[in-house]
Amino acid sequence: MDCSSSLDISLNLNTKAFGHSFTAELPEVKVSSSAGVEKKWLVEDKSASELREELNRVYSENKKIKEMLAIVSEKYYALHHHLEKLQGLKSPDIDHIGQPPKKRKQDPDEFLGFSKGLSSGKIENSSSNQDHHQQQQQFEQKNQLISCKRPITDSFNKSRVSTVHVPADSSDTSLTVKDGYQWRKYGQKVTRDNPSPRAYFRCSFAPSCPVKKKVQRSAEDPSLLVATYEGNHNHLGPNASEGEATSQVGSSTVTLDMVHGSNRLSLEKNERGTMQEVLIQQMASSLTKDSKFTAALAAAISGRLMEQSRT
DNA sequence: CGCGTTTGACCAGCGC
DNA sequence: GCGCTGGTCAAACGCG
Repeated sequence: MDCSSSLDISLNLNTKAFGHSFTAELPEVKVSSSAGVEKKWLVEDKSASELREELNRVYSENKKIKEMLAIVSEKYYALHHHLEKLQGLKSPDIDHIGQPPKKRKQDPDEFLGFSKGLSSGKIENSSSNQDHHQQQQQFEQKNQLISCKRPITDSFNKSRVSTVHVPADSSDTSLTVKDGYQWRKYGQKVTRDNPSPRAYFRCSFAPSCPVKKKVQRSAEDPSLLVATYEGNHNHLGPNASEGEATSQVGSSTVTLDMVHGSNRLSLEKNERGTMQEVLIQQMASSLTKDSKFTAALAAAISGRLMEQSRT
C-alpha cells in the first residue's frame, strides 16, 4: 500500500486564486472627485486593507500548514512503507537457520531455566534485582506456555534464535566460540548434513539462565564456526568480566569483539540499523497514535478524495 | 574433591 | 508401527 505514489497529498486549499499576494487581485480603487464618495472609499479602503491583511495572514498560515502537512505526510508514508517492508521482510539469516528445530516436547520449566535445580531449591540466590524482573517476565511467559498447553515451538523459538558466524582455525577442533559468557557443554552430536560434530552448550554464567548455544563448523566453509543461540540471557552481560562481548539473543543484536574486520563492522552496522528501525517504528507509532495528527490527516485526505471524486 | 567434558543411551518428533 | 534424526541426560572420566 503505497498511497503516496497514487494519491496527491496536496491539500489544494484554494489559495491559488489569490496568487502569491492578494494585493494584485484586489479590486482597483478609483479615486472620485466627490468628497462624500472619497470618504466612502476611504472607509472601504481601510476595511479592504484590513481584509487584505487578514487574507494574507490566513494565506501564509495555510501555506505553512500545507508545507508542514506535506512534509509530515511524506515522512509518514515513508515510515509506513518502511515499516511494512520490515514487517514483510524477515531476516534471511534468522529465517533460514532459525527454522524451528525438530524438538521433542519440552518442559517449559526446563527451557526457561526453571529447571529441576530451581524447583528443588538447589539454585543459588545470585540473581540481582534486574534478574528478578527478567525472571518475572519469564515466569509470565512460562505461565502462558503452561496455560496454552503447547510445546515450545515455532513462534516462541523463532523470535529468540540468532546465528553468529565466527572465523576459526580449521585445525582447531574445539567447538568453542568465545563470546564472553560462560558455557557448559552438555552434549555433542554428529548431524546428518554436516560431517563435523555439533556441540551443545548451556549458559552457566547464571544458574537459571535458559540460553543454549549450538556450535558447529560450517559445512561450506570449515574455517567458519556457526554458533546458534537460543533464548535470552536473564542476567547481566559479560562485559564486566573478561569477554568484552555482548550477545543479546533474540533481539538479533550481536556484538563480538573477537570478530574482526568486515564481519565486526557489519555486525555493528546491523546493530545501528536495528536501533534505527526501532526508532522509526516508534516514530511511526507515535504519529499514528497522535489523535490530532490522524484527525488532521484524515480530514485532509477525505477532503482531497471528495474533491477528486467530484472531478 | 569439585567442576567441566566426553560419550553412549535414551527420548520424542517426524516422515514413510 | 518403524526407522531416522536431533536434542538431552547422566555416568564415567580427566584435570587442577
